[in-house]
Amino acid sequence: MTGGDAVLAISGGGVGKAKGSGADGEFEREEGFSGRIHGSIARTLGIAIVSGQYQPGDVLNNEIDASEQLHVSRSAYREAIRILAAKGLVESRPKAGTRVSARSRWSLLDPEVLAWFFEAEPSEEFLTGLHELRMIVEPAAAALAAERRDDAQLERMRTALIQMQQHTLATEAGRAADRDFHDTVLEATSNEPLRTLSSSIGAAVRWTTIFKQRDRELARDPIPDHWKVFDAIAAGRADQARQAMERLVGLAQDDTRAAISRRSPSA
Amino acid sequence: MTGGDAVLAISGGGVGKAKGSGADGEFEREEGFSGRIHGSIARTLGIAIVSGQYQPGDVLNNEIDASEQLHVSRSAYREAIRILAAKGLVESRPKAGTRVSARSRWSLLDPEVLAWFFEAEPSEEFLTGLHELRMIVEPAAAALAAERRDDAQLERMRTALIQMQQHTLATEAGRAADRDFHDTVLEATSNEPLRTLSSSIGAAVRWTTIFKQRDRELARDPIPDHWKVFDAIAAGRADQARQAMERLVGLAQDDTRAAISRRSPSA
DNA sequence: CATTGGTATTTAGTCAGACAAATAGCGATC
DNA sequence: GATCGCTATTTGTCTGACTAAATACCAATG
Repeated sequence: MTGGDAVLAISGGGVGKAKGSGADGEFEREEGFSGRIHGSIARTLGIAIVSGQYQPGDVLNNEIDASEQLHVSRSAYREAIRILAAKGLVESRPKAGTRVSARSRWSLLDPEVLAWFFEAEPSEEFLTGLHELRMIVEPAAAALAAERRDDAQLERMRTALIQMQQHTLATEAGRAADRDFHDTVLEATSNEPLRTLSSSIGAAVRWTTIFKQRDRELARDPIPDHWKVFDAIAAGRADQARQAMERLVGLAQDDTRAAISRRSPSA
Repeated sequence: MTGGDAVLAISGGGVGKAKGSGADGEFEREEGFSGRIHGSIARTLGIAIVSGQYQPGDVLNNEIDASEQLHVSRSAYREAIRILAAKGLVESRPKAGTRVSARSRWSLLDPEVLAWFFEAEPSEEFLTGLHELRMIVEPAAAALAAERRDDAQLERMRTALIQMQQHTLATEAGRAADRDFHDTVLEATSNEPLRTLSSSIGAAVRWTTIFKQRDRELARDPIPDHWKVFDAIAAGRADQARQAMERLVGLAQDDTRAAISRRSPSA
């Protein structure tokens, strides 16, 4: 390797600054590489953006410098930028350069963006927002699922719950079953736009259980509540399903909140 | 081996012969948008995919042929593919080619994907799904907004409604004000993930009004209902805001449904 | 005959360097 | 002080070559 090189400096947010400034970072493309170069570059930059390392409005280095510093070709770098642009994280225009977009333009519910968010530990605020979304969407989805589910979906939910209580949430298999249950509920709404939210819901579910695992004291057995949701959906009782899911998600929300405030007892 | 037929998608001898059929069919790129080539290619292919012209599982022509047929360089075509892949519409692997992903992977709530959906007239089913999502999200958002809105947001809602009744929904300015109102409600929830849904909500709003405009008989003045939502939010009455929004969205849903069934009196 | 292993082929992936187009910013002009 | 036009910078596009990975094929093997 050619000696340590300053990488990924961004020019000042303000204008008129010449390049200057030895802003520097250290870059290594080792961990979590995703095979294709454009993918891993997108991931690296994406994480840097959502973690706040680059702020909205910041201008990235021009393509030639950036690709050089990352030791990749300009075309690979450009494809990475196209990926980020497609997810609303950056915008590029000739002469103006590529700049980080306003947060309101980010596709926060995109699976990859979400994964990048969770790469670094997500902020409490973000987690709260995700849980609120869950609290809004899932009970309504359960109600719709009660009216529309077919037998196959019902069967999938049942086996998911059985798997879940066999493996418990301490194992990855158990957590996968948990996510599978919630995902199937979404699917059973027969509403495609709604189902798109499964990745976001899944992320919230995953982090709920992670917090719970960290903080065993809070561990409350969620299996019975899951079965109540299932029973209501199986019986076709929309309102009952809504309420059961409301309770289920509400308890998860409480647990997560408690775990968070215990970790950082602020405010 | 499921579904044996490997379909070659892009023009040439296959399915869509919308464009010039000859190998050298010179067709000019659609005008009026997206000066960047990779953007317009992504849009063209994206529309072809979401409109069902290419089915999930279909394999696109290889990059060399495809880029030749579109009269663009391979790099431009590849950047377009990266965009589509970022939105979950396609997946590409060496030797296997680039194929259309399963619908469940599509980012249906992505603003661009949504726009592509609406480029061709969207299916009734899809529209229904979007409205259901609206019915789930917006009342809850209104309730949160009632508790969290700040004065500036309130002011923005007020001016939006004033603009709306000045210009009426017959003008683009009026419709923009309508969308602005709903968007500000989302923003006032102080929930970033929730706000991300504004593009989807906005799309549903836009099409509701479009249908209404087509079918003047159904025209029902939505302004008073909007003011009721506003008043509840201004007063900080969460439950009242939820109910008012519920009614507002419900009426819009009814109108759209009526207009649709009038257009295509099926079922 | 089935299985295995290597090899050819196909395709996306990556790279390099050149040129074109667009525009932000600045200086000249009125 | 406002407007206009120039220019330097940056992204956008193109070309053509090479690399790497995944599949299909075929031959050798048990």
